[in-house]
Amino acid sequence: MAAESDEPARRRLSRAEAKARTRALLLDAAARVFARKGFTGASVEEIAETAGFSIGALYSNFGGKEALFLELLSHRQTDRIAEAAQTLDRYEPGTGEAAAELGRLLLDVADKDIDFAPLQAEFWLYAVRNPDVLDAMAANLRAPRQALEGVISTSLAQQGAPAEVSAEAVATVVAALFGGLVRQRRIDPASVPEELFGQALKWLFAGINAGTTPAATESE
Amino acid sequence: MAAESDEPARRRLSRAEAKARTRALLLDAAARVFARKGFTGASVEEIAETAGFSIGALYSNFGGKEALFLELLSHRQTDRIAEAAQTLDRYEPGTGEAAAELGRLLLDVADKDIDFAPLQAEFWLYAVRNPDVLDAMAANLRAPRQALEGVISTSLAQQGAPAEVSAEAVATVVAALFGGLVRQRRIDPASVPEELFGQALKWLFAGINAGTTPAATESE
DNA sequence: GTCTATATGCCGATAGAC
DNA sequence: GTCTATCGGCATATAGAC
Repeated sequence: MAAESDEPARRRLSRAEAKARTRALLLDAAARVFARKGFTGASVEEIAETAGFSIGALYSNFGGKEALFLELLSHRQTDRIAEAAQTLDRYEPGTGEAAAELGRLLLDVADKDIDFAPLQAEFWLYAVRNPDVLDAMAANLRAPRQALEGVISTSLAQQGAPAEVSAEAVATVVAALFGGLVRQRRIDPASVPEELFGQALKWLFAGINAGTTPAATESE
Repeated sequence: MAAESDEPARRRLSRAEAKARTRALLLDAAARVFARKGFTGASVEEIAETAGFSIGALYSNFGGKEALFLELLSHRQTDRIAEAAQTLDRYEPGTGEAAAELGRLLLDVADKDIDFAPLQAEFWLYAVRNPDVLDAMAANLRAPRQALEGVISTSLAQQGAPAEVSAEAVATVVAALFGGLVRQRRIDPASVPEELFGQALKWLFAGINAGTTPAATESE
């Protein structure tokens, strides 16, 4: 009673802050449960319990299971690709330092953040099966991809790469390779050693700078 | 009655052949439904109906939904990676012909065989979530990967690549890139043009042959 | 705003007819 | 060997107490 009327927005939590906290906890729990059980396999009961709330609280804060999932898909695309972009920005692509850092990042995503890749796969499957959200998914992937494109673009210029090499194309290749290697490492870790991602990027950038194209007939 | 006792195994279908045909039809239907609805989302009723049979026929031929799925996961891994290996075997990697053929293959898998990538994603998710089948999944991926490794190995030797370049590593990179690009194309087709896969392989092989490594300090 | 209790529907699996 | 009918269980979503 005492701390109710004289402290308008601080002192413990305001009602709005409490609600925001509940929402955040539910979103965290949802991310974990969706990653572990899949969208269809996850139950709202387990999500609510994991967050420490009841089913009623979930429905009070979100429209339902699908709304919760779509909120994650749209606003929780932290995408570790952005981290790769930052790493490539700090170190020069094609160097040993960048390769070592990217290897660390790959292991981090594949081995430590065990919910990341499965949740991403769930997002992808949902988008492929529901054309309505396909655009949202594409938009979410575009942001980190452009960050990657930016650092690659300046790097290509510095290294004197042929002008017709598109930074967007290289960024797409790097991102696809990253995702593919993360997934392969989850299935067969021995086949994807720590250095592989960095090594592949060394090859890639060396090949780009090696000339317009190895078969110099007139391919493009 | 007439065609029963005097034609032991031909004339229409024998009982064993009929059963084999039912199994095959159920497996085909299961692959489609699992790809479109996911493992949890798919119902045995829809699978049976898609195949043109009843729920009872499904249970008579398979242990249940999970057994059906695991049979697909283990024996239906046609894996288009093997096709990529064949293509690289016919044409020289790094050439324009190989690049064109691989571009065609990528579009074929991504655009035409619309159930392939989602089903593969379902397999991957199931394996990641069920450690018991993780080994089976790894084994299935290993076969086509080794086919790819074989053609890459001879190709590297012909092109005079540094001896310390591991064909297994290159094969893993190629396979991961292929899978990653297929997925990206399903989300944002414009970002993955037909030539991209072949172009990336040209860069990759050019980089491998460019020397031990661009940063020739003493990285490996 | 959060909880408990419940209504309604669907799914996997089985039993028994043919 | 295949089909129809059904049982038991669990999930989503809601209604009403606090």
